[in-house]
Amino acid sequence: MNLKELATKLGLSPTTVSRALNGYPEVNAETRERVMAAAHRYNYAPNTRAIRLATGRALAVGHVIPIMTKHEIVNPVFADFIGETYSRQGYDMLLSVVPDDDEDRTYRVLKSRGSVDGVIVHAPRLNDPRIALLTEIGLPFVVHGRATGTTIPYSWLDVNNRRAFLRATEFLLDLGHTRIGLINGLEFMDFAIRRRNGYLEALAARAIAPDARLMFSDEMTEAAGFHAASTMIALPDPPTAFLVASMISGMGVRRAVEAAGRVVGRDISIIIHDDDLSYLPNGTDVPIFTATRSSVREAGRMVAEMLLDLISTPTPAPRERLLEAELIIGQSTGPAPRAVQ
Amino acid sequence: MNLKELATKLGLSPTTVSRALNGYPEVNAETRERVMAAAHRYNYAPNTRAIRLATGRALAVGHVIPIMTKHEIVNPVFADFIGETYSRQGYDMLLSVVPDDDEDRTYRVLKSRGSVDGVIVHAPRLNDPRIALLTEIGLPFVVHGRATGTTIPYSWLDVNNRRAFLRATEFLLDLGHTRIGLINGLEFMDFAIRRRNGYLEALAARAIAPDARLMFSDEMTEAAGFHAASTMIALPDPPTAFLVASMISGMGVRRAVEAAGRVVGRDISIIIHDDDLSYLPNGTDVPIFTATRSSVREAGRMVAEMLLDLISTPTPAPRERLLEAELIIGQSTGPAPRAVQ
DNA sequence: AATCACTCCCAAACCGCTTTGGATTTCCCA
DNA sequence: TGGGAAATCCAAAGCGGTTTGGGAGTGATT
Repeated sequence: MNLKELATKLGLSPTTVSRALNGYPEVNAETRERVMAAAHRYNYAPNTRAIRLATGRALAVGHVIPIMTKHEIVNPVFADFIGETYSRQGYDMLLSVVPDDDEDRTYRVLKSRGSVDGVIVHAPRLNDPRIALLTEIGLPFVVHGRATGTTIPYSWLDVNNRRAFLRATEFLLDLGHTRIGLINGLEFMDFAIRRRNGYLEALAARAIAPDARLMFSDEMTEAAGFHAASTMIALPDPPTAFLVASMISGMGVRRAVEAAGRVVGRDISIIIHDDDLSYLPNGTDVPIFTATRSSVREAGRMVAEMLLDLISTPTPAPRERLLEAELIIGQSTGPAPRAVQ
Repeated sequence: MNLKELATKLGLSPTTVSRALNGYPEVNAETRERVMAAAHRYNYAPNTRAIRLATGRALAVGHVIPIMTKHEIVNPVFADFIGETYSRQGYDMLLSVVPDDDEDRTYRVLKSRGSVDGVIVHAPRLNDPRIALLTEIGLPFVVHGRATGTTIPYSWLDVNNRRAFLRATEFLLDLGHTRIGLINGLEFMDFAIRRRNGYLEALAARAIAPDARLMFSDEMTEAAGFHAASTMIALPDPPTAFLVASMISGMGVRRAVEAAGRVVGRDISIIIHDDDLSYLPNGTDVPIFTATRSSVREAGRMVAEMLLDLISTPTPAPRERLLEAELIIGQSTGPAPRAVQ
């Protein structure tokens, strides 16, 4: 059943039926009722392909998931990212996974084929070239995160990663820890840079000199967390606490602590960053790890709304939004052990 | 730059240009060259919206990620699922996350609006109603997994979960373990049912009676794994080995073992199922966990190909494909301890 | 009664491509 | 040398909606 058939059945022109269904004012209320009823009765659903062509809009937003050619790891956070925000407004969500050396082409094609009305930029890096590119080709976008080093204005939503790790470090310092290991994500990722800055800032505020041997940067996997923590624990002057970039790394860190015969939360404290992913909950009742927490799900909803807003506004001014992370106390932290101190 | 403009610039009709670009035979080789060159030079990319409308194809496949209203957990495996299979053939990948009580409508709308040419069915359940629905509305689909209880023929690709867990159980039995705890996923999920069957079959073959207290079924989270393992370890006659549904649950199980002051691989063995997700590698050089392994990435690629094949074939016969899991020996298993035996 | 402003509806153009049904030219062979 | 096949190309008709530019009817205003 298409528009024309429905119109014929109603004895109306396609024009009127289209207007009736789309809420235009120049149609009699009574007629509109009739049309609506018939549409419902015949189970009429407009063909999206036709709408897209006629309106020149794609009614879709793209999520381009970069995959680092060097580190073949897919960032899975977007799995929780997809809400009903899009579908509620009639938008589709398009996914493409692209090697980072081919991003340029991907975005250009997305634009010139008219596949999407806008994109979400995931996993921004230091001086991320995508921001200039997208601005240049005129494809609306919102960055989930920020890109240090970029000068052009752009829309973004980010967690205050610096302050989150600043607070976490302060919390550990307050507990008496002075040797705190940082097990960070890859430090060409923007969030990782900011987290390190927060960590360093907190140390500096207490006049504690940073120790390069206590700062690791790697993929956020269990094995990498294990390796980093094991290495640091083996130092002559090992840390009494770890600040860890993710839930999964944190599990590796815990394994390292236990493998060394130490007890988490008593001998060695751990704070992780928790994205509050649905499939990776930090405990059910009481948190397993003390954590800086910020819901990716929430952020995803907001970013999606920002983008749709940007797309529908004729002259979009960049929108910016900084979320604060909570500091959640769990079972993995405690006062610095006397003996070590 | 669109087709018409390009045609004008070349002094040709849109018809010819279209045919030249799409490889139709009724165009002079020389002309084709010229057209190709010009298309490249002017950076021409055909408007997908127009193609879709003209051809009546959506050039897109849908992935509907069910979200259980009772358990709000998004299955993140599809993150690794998305390959270049689609883009190579000019297809887009559409994602929708849908509460399971609204699936019916979602698929119907997908069909009637013509948003997709086919769908991948994720996370099939016992007697999954989606298979009958999709067959009825005539939307091509391939199931990633299988749905026990369904009688109509349909296309699927699955891992031999039964045999994987059968072999894993046998392996533990061979090591002398006789009390083996099963920490399974939710048992309305098809794969979980099959895994339990494999486990039971192996026990039966050695005339070991299953013990209900050694069989848990829950969400595959760290906390659930921890809880299940802790409970079993506290039994008067605790298991000496665990068979665990996932990497993440496995981490919870390990935490439980260590919290009980036992050593993994010496006092208590653990075998997990490893989907070989890029963001959740089971160690780097040597596997952390002994595991039944089967790459979701690989499976995803194959399922995608099956679906595209199904879409392009006029009279599709159901395709079926069963993959075997490898049994990977890692550091988490060892002979059953004498004392307990 | 003529003018004007609304209200409500429609015909037709358009979005940018594919595809059908020729038309024209060239080639080959009887 | 004429006629049919083959090779090339084109005009025009869709695909299924939206949107522009009226047109007819109704009431109120002058």
